[in-house]
Amino acid sequence: MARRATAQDVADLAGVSRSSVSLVLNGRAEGNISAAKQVAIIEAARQLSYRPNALALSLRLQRTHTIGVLTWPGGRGSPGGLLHAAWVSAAAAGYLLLLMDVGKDREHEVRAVTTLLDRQVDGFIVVAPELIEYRPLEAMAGTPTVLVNCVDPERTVTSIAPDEFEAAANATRILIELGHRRIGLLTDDAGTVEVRDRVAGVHAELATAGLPAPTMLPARRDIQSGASQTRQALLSSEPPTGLVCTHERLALGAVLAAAELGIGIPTDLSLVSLEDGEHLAAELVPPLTTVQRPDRGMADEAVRMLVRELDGVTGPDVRQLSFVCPPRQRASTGPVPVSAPAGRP
Amino acid sequence: MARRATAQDVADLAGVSRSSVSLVLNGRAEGNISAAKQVAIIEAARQLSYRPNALALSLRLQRTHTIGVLTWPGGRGSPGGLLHAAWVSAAAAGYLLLLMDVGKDREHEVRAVTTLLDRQVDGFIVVAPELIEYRPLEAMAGTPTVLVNCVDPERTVTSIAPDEFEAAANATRILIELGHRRIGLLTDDAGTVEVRDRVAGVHAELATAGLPAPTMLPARRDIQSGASQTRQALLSSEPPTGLVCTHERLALGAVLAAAELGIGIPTDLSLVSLEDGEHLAAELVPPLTTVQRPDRGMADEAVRMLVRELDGVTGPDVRQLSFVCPPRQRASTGPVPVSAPAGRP
DNA sequence: CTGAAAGCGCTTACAG
DNA sequence: CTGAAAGCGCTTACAG
Repeated sequence: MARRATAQDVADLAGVSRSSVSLVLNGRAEGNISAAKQVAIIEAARQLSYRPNALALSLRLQRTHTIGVLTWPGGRGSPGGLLHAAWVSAAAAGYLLLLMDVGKDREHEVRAVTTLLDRQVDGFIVVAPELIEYRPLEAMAGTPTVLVNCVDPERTVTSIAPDEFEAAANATRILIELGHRRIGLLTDDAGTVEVRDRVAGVHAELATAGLPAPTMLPARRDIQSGASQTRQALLSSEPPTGLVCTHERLALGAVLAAAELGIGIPTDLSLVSLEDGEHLAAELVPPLTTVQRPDRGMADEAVRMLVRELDGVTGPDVRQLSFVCPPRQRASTGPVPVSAPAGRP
Repeated sequence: MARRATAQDVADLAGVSRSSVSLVLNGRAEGNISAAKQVAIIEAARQLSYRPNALALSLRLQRTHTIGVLTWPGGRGSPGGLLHAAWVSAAAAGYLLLLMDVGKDREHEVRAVTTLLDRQVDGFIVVAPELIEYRPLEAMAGTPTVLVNCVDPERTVTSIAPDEFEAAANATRILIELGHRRIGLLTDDAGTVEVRDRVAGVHAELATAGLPAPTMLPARRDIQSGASQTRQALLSSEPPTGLVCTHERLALGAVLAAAELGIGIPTDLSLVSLEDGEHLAAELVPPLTTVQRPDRGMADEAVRMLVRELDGVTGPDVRQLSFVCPPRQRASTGPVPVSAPAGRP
């Protein structure tokens, strides 16, 4: 491993001083360095494959072009897609991500932030696998921060999150417009804001349409639980003709249960799911009609806002951005079956 | 945002020189600094919440304690689990990961490596979402490197990969020992080493047992394709009683197809899948018997080997490590159904 | 037009 | 026992 060439090496080879090398390589040669020397320097740099040491640069310029990312593995919905999107936008803006995979407990988080601060990150992005409330640590206070898929209840920092309420309402509307009246809500039973907003959205949309509240099918966020709740509902005296699922895994469980019972989708049962980054819905049999989470858009915007502040384009302006979740028609929804058992008990 | 305190600030507050601060804070005070000054320094550091600037440290010590990670989003099987495991081990060893999400094409990769080298990473880890052949770039040559879930055909660098052949053989053996004779192989039709090794493993195990080659069900690596291939096989005149699936999504497709057709698992059909980090198999209905990919173990070992070399404990020793994939009995496998149609055409 | 100097924040010999 | 100096690799005023 040949030692990396330094600016000094280039200067020596070109027969000039380090300062000249720096000026030329940074495009500030005009009216400062003679044409001949410029050529010599550029040639020497090329020959030595010179690249500036980013560490030294960061120390000198007091900017690392590094964004510290705080994230944690999801209960299920992993932040994978969001993280990838964030990485792409950051890289495009000349920033790298230093990832800290903090666990559930708060102590690790303090340590992670401290480590990141020691490394002089320019800013923070917090990426949650599912929408939650998140209070930034005190230690982050002096450093520009953007939250993604989580919100600060105190609103002291900028956050970017999907409009879960509207997403759920959109999903519900799809069923309503198709004529469905008996609608089930297969939902994660966790008490997070995410679930709360989604449930509220479904209820609100139904109420607006003058329809009764949905049949609640509370489940743990896993396939089996989704299947068993759906099975039970489908076997009841008055089964739903339309089902809203709050998470992809639950929807998968529902599909499984329907298949077992010989209940056709969408012929006998229409199904809409919210997407949570698991990339299951689009591939299912049949492909599921969903409301999508705009991962790319959210991550893009987060990086854009942060970088804008870091580059001094704007001062700090704290706001709470709500992203719309677009519906995505696929094959799991259709009109209410004429044969639908309409009997009342 | 109060400026971070530097060693100079601590020295000033304690009324000593920067050198003394450094010595005391690095535990080299013995016989060098008087007890009184030690106390003063420690107290001053505490009071100012002093933490050394990692950038300056890295520049001075010529070690960044940073590992550059090259990865890319999987076709399907994401490297998520491997990455998380690697992060945990690295953090435990005092290293941070600088992640580069290189895309499919090689040009981005060169850029990623260059950027990482500019940032003076101490070493590289390459994490592939699925087992492939990977040739390290020339630029990486001088820097310690470990490959995870990929192998260098030239064997110039250490690699850690699952033994896919054995994994597939293990999966097959489970079915054989249960008495299955008509075995199907639902496989990704990609031409990667991963698929090749798995197919070979199944064939070899069957041959060893004196059984005929498996019925091949080639599919694209998605749920739908898995379902349709399985449906077709199940509807054939001589359907398999046991099915080996090379990927979780395919297995999910198979489960879906079986459910549709009213074919019970494991009563009518036994199913074994290889796991690829999607975390679907364990949750399915029924939970699938699988052969697991030892993500934790591989990532651990990769970091351990790399750090050992970086810390100078061992010289560079290049080897190709093959990890065993342990079988995991769950509920999708059982004895051959007595009612199995045994007719020959 | 060009080079010497200062300084980003640290540690490690090296004088005293 | 303690402080001044050198140096990691860079850039940016500042003399000449």
